[in-house]
Amino acid sequence: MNDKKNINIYDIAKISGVSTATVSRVMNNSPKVTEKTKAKVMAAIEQCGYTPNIFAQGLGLNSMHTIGILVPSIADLYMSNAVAHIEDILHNAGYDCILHCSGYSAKQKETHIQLLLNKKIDALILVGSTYAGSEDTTHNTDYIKQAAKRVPVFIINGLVNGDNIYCTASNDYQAAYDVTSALIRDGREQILFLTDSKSYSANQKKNGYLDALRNEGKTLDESKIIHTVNSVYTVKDMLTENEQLSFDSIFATDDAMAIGAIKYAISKNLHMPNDLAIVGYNNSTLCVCSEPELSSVDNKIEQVCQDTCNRLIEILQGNTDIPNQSIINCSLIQRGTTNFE
Amino acid sequence: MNDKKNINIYDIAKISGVSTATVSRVMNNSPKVTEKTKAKVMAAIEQCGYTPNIFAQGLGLNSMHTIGILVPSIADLYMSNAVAHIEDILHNAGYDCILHCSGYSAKQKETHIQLLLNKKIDALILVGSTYAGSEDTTHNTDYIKQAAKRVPVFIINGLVNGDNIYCTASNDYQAAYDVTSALIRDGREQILFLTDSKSYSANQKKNGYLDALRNEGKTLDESKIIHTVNSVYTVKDMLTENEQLSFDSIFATDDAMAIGAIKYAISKNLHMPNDLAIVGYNNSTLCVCSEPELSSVDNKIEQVCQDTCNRLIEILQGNTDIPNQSIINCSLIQRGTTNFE
DNA sequence: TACTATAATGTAAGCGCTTACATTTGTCAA
DNA sequence: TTGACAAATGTAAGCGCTTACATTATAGTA
Repeated sequence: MNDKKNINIYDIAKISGVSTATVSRVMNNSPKVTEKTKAKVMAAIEQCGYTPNIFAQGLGLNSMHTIGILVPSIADLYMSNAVAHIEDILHNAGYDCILHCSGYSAKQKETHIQLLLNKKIDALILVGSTYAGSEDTTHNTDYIKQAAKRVPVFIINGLVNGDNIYCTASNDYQAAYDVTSALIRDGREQILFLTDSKSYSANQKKNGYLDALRNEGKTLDESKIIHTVNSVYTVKDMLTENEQLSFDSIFATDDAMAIGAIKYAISKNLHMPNDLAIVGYNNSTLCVCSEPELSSVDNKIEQVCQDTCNRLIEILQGNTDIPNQSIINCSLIQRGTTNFE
Repeated sequence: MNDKKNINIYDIAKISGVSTATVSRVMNNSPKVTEKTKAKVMAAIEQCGYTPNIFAQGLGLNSMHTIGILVPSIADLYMSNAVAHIEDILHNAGYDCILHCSGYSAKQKETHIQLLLNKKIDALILVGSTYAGSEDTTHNTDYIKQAAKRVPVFIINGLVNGDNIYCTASNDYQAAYDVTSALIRDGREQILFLTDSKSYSANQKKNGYLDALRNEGKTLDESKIIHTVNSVYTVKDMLTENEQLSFDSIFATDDAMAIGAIKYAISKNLHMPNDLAIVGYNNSTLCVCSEPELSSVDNKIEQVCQDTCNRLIEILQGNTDIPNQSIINCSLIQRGTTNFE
């Protein structure tokens, strides 16, 4: 199989009648090569269809122009979108991406980061769901800090303080605050808050929700905060079965949950947005599938990815004065399930 | 940055008092090492946190246990799901995945395949949208055959004949045939066929649709075949604007298009499935977002991926008698937009 | 005990590139 | 024409592994 001898730099050197060093210089666009010899070498390269052996290259340079990307799950709509953007941007900048899907636990992430580091990646991008916040005392980010000793680490929608760690996040706190305020000013008294995880983002959203209630002088009712699974039917069933629950609006931290709420409303003949206002999160394709369509927070995934990649590229180019944190503001896209001014 | 000297196999050899060959053997679980020396070496490895340099390893082996995956777009629901499964399966089998998103053109794919090959991948997986069929005369698959000379190529939902090329596809012809037949037996006279691409799968679906019409003795009306974009609103608008179009059922080759059809029906106050039956394709999350929910063909993405990976692993293990083609049957998931027996 | 057969370990040659340093070639001024 | 200096090119030493082959230790047998 692999016994067919690939042509190497020595072959090219011999054919074009120069040394391997010169061939190498041509390959790497070194300025110190005559146009004439360069042409000779190029001709030989063309003729043989030569491509340098990446391993040998890496052995010398100890870098492969490769970025590791770790996501909990690529099947998740938000993350697949993020990866699509990241891959595109980085590829255009001359980097390759190695993708790993780890699952959500810190343990799994740690393992995968190790694997990624073994691949001699030049930088590491962690997408989403970095646990944080005082509630989660068991959480530790040591493995991330450890990784940052080897390569710069970029976290999307998470927050870890440390050397060589760069975070970019959508401003989920502000978005949640604004949505909640808007609901209150719209006259809503009982806002159900549906959340599906303890990720950094989820936490930010919850804090925004709580602070808005507080600042608008509302009393906080813990029973209005519901932890559930990010699935249409789980939410619909949950709402149907919990008859004692009372609410005039629902703010869900993901569109799928919000769609579940819409289906519940339809089944109960509740009119939206009058009887029930609903706001989702992520502004995904799902939003336009229902009738009425779902109002949702656009969390600017593309901008977040762009920002992350920009900084990554800068840093890999040696630029050192890059801020460690960056925040992108979101915006609410109103559709049929709300009716704010 | 990279000047921190990594510990290497020589260090471990020295510390544990053996030769590098023995260390290497321990690393690779060679059977011919005494438990005692193995323990010594392992201790040194643990102590130093040694991990082998992947480049040096690759240089010797000319393999990196890495599989290249090429998808046109990871933002596509179907493809991100496929990648999720593939990544999971292959990772459990000890392989790493390099992901490239190429876009849909053959030109782009060719470029990306080249890049992937340069990375010394052990095999290449191409997901979807391989053009095929007599209509597309400009199509050529030479670049795929070329790639197959270097590594085994696995195509998901595409068909290319050639040495070292292995195809796995869902049986889209049969599924489309069955759906169309079912619609006819359900009493539908005018079945609109919505399609968004000229991919191999799309072509299979169309053929299934056409053959079913033919076999059920229906006359074929070319105007019922509509090429459009896979977007909810494009389809809804298209249907709304084309008032001369007449139909009593719609078969869309992707769920998003079918959802567009549902929205059109709702806007026209058409009752589903009585006034209008609708069938989508892919059985994606979108199906349960609408009301009524969308009947859709489950094209068994997980099985297709599993089958592909199984064969890939077999082949990389040296097994040679692997069939070149494999087909997975689909099944229709009925929901609110159809009412077949 | 001496001699084999075998298992365990060691030696050293590659793998194909990059690059510091050495050498050669070319240019220009005196 | 020669010498000085710069530019272009060449030489060869790594980079850290794997593995064929050589060597040594171990066990088994007569």
